[in-house]
This record gives sequence, C-alpha cells and structure tokens, in this order.
Amino acid sequence: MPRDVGAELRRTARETFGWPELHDDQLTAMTRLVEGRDVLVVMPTGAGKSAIYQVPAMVLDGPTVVVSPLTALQRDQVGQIADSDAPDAVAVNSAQPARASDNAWEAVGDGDAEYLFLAPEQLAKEEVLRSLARLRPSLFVVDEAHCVSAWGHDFRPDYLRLGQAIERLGHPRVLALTATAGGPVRDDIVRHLGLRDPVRVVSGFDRPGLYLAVSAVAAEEDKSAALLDWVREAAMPGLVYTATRKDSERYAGELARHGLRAAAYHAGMKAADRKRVHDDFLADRLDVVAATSAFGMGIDKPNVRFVAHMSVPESLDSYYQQIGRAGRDGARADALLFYRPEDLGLQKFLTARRLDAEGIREVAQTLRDNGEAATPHEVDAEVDQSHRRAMNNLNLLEQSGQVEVTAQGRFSYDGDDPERAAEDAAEVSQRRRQLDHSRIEVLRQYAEARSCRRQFLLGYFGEVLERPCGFCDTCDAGTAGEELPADDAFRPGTAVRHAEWGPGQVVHRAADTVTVLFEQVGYRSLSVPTVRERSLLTEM
DNA sequence: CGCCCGTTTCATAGGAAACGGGCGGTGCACTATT
Repeated sequence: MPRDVGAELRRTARETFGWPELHDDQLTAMTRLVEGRDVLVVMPTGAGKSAIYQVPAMVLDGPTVVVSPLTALQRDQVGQIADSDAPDAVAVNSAQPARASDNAWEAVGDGDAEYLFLAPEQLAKEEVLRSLARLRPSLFVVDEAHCVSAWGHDFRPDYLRLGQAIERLGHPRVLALTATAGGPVRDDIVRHLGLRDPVRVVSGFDRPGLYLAVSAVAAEEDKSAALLDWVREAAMPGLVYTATRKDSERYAGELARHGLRAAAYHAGMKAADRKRVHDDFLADRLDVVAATSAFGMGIDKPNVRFVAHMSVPESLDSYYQQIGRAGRDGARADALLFYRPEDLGLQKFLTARRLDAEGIREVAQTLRDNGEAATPHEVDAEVDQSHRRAMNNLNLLEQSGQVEVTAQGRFSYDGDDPERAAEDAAEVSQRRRQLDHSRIEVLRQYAEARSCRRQFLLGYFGEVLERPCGFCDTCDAGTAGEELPADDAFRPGTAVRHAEWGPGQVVHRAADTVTVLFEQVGYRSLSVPTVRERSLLTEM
C-alpha cells in the first residue's frame, strides 16, 4: 500500500517542527530513509542536516539512536530539540550524573523520549548494546560521520566498531551525516559503518563568499608580524588556528597586547575556561579565538569574518572544515593560510602512529586461546592493554583479514602464527600511513598552487568548477589564468589508471601538473609532460 | 619532521657552531582521591 512519503514528511516538518519548506536534498535523504535505505549525507553546516533524522524519526516506529562525538555537543543537541515542539531527546554518557543516564534509558524505553544520544564509546559496552537491542531502534544516525575516518583509525577506535554495533541491533536503517568528506573519507564511512548500497546525497561544497588566500612566510618568527599586519585591517570576529597549544596561547597573548579581545582555546585548558571562551565567542564578547583543532565542532556562528591558519592542518578535509566556520551568513569572509613548508613535518609527526606489534600479537593470541568467538568487550577485558590500544589492534587485525568476524560482531583467530598476524596488520597500518602522508602533501600542492585555489579545493571534494573563481589570491594575481590547461585531457573527475599505482581519479589539473587520487596509494601529483612522454596515465 | 634550548666543543680567549634531548593534537570513560 504505497503512501505519499514526501507529503507525510513535509507535513510533519511543518506541523511538528514549524519548518515550512524542505530542500530537495533534505527531502530526498528523508524519503529514502523512510523507504528503508541507508543514506550518506554530505551537506554544509547550517543547511539543516539534523532535520534529516528528526523528521523521519517521527514517521517511523521505534526510537532513534544518534551517535555524536562530544558530550558537550550532545547536551546542545538535546537542548535544541527540547526547545522545539519535537518529542524529547535524552543522552547517555559519563559527563552527566549516572542518575540522568538511568532516567534517559527509562524515558526511551517508555516511549517518552524519541531520540537517544550516545558517544561511540558507549556502544563498546555489552550492557549498552543489550539495552539498545531491547529498544528496537528504527533509525541509527551517525552525526559528524567524518569522525569515523578521521578518528576511528587511532584516536577513537570505537568509531570503527560502530559497524558491528549496527549489525548487533539488526541493522536498522542507517543515516551518516557530515559537512566535510572527500572521496576516500566517504568510502571509509561507508565501509566501516557497513552501509548497504547507500544512497549518497552530496550537496554543493562551494562557499562563494569566502575569499581564499595563502601567504608564504619565510621564517617561523615572521608569522607574528604577518598575522598582526593582516589582522589590523581585518573585520572581526575571527578564528586563528594553530598547530600547538603553546602557539594558541602565544598568538592570543600577542593579539591581546595589540588591543584585541582575544583568547586561547585548546584541550589542555580547564573545562570551565574552555566553556567561557566558547560562550564569549558565540556572544560576540571576543574578537579572536586562537585555537588548536579542539575548537569548532558544533560552532554554528553566522558572522565569523575570517579564519587564519598559522600552520597547515593535517588534511585539506580539516582545512575546509575549519575555514567553513567563516562567512556562514553569506557575506564576505577570509580564509588565509600562513604557509611554511616546514610545518608539514609537524603534521607528519602527529599523524604517525607507531605500530604496536606486541599488542597485536597479544590480541591475536588471546583470540586464539579463547576457543570460541569473542566480543570486542571480552577482548578488551582479557588483554593487558588500554581500551584504546586493544581496540586499535583489534581493528588492524580485522582490516588485515586475520580474524574472522561473525555477523554478531564476534571475533575469532584461526591462524597458528600470531607473529604473521602482526606482520599483516603492520601492512595495513603502513598503507594508512601512506594515505595520511599523501593527504598532507595535498596541502603543499594547495599552498603552492598558482592555479585557482577554489578550483583546487572543490576538485578535492569531487566538484568541478569550470572557470577560475575570480575570488581568490591566485585569480587576483593573474597566475590562475596562466595555469589553465591547454587541452581537455585529465579534467577533474576523470578516471585514470597508472601502471604502478593502479586506478585513480583526477582531483586537480593545472597547466603542467595533474593531481590524482589513487585508490591504493592516495594522492599523487604528476607532471603532465612527463605523463605524456612516458604514457604514465591511461584515461578510462 | 623540525624547532627550541641548554650544553659542549673548538681554540686567531670571545664567541660561533655543533650536538642532543625533549616536545608537539583531537575525547571518551573510568578510577581514585579530595
């Protein structure tokens, strides 16, 4: 008995939430969800991503589980829903009194609350999984889904365990939401969440009001003067991103000495101080926050006029996400990168994970000795490793195909050589590291590009901008015009094959260089004349 | 990988250069004390 799902969703949006219209992208994602499909949505912040689960949740029977990375963000999200006419939302985490979490479980169980917010670490606990399974959720949402790829591979390994958690719940329809995800990040999300033939809804990445520029700086000590010079003329408020905590404090101090209302923000600060800086920035009581990457998630402030980077971040994905906090009101805003090639080294250090061969052996051995298939929770309890370390090692074993995984998310190791298991896992880790390094190298390409910055940035996310944008430093300097390719070969998006590196996709083309994302080895830049001379790339 | 900073080295005896150790991001949950 077909029903008009679209009309039902629109009516719910209007009557329950007071949203008179839904965008096509929102409606498409919602409709496919209600139809039972898994959906990956890549959409800018402020475009109404939350609506995509909030509305279908009301049309579907059963509660909605929302995985959200930060407890502070969960609190905000629960609060926003409370302020609307939507049914209640609750959260379960360690940042609130145990009593509050008990009440939350009860409210969802009784049908008094519709939305349940959790961090991925919660789903690593057996009793949480059992409680969730009893609730029979109809929709499983992963908010800020780029965290699966950005954090799952080492910092927060429970992100890579979500796929099995979803299976344990009988694979309710899954919605993955993010504002930033290039090709490999999208694939990572789909693979690790175990999305089944997902519908991908990707809306435009371009932020036409954002002026893109890079300023090369010769010496580290020249950066302060360069920043102060630039900030003197800049409209406020703004964000200054630094690579280290110390730098965030140093720049905040210097800006304050020059009469600006400036504050530092990083994860080493006391929670109360962080909250005050966060609130002061949102309330326009600060001109500038100088921060590490700790600052920003969940910030949706319309009038940020600039985002300056004193050092490169670890990927263009991060860079885009951070500059995307400027100019959300659509008015002009500036994204300025102070660039020194030496800064790439710090990112290489920070993304370098050292291999825990001994830990991998221990996990493999424990699985083998266990006899029957074990849950991640049991592995964690039986090995003499931190939770994070144990889960990372388990993840590597899983990805290298060394362990068997049941549909219920249980693991067994049938091999007889844990030494060999560690070697194969090392290979997976090595490939990951190669991809990380290639992502850092893309920042060098971006920073040193003479072609249009916007074409570069959008190309990285798989979007083709036909002409130079006319609103970035290379367009203004005229070099973007000189870098136009003389022919139509290797246009962005073209599928290519390299004899050694295998299949890939063009992400950027300038006059003499082509940057390709290879499935096996990550991003590589090649000289077009050399490619021609030696026939290195075949267009597919 | 590269910077910072203190120490050593060499040796046109005051200071330059070389050396080497330490440091560098993101959050959850849990435990043990105040």
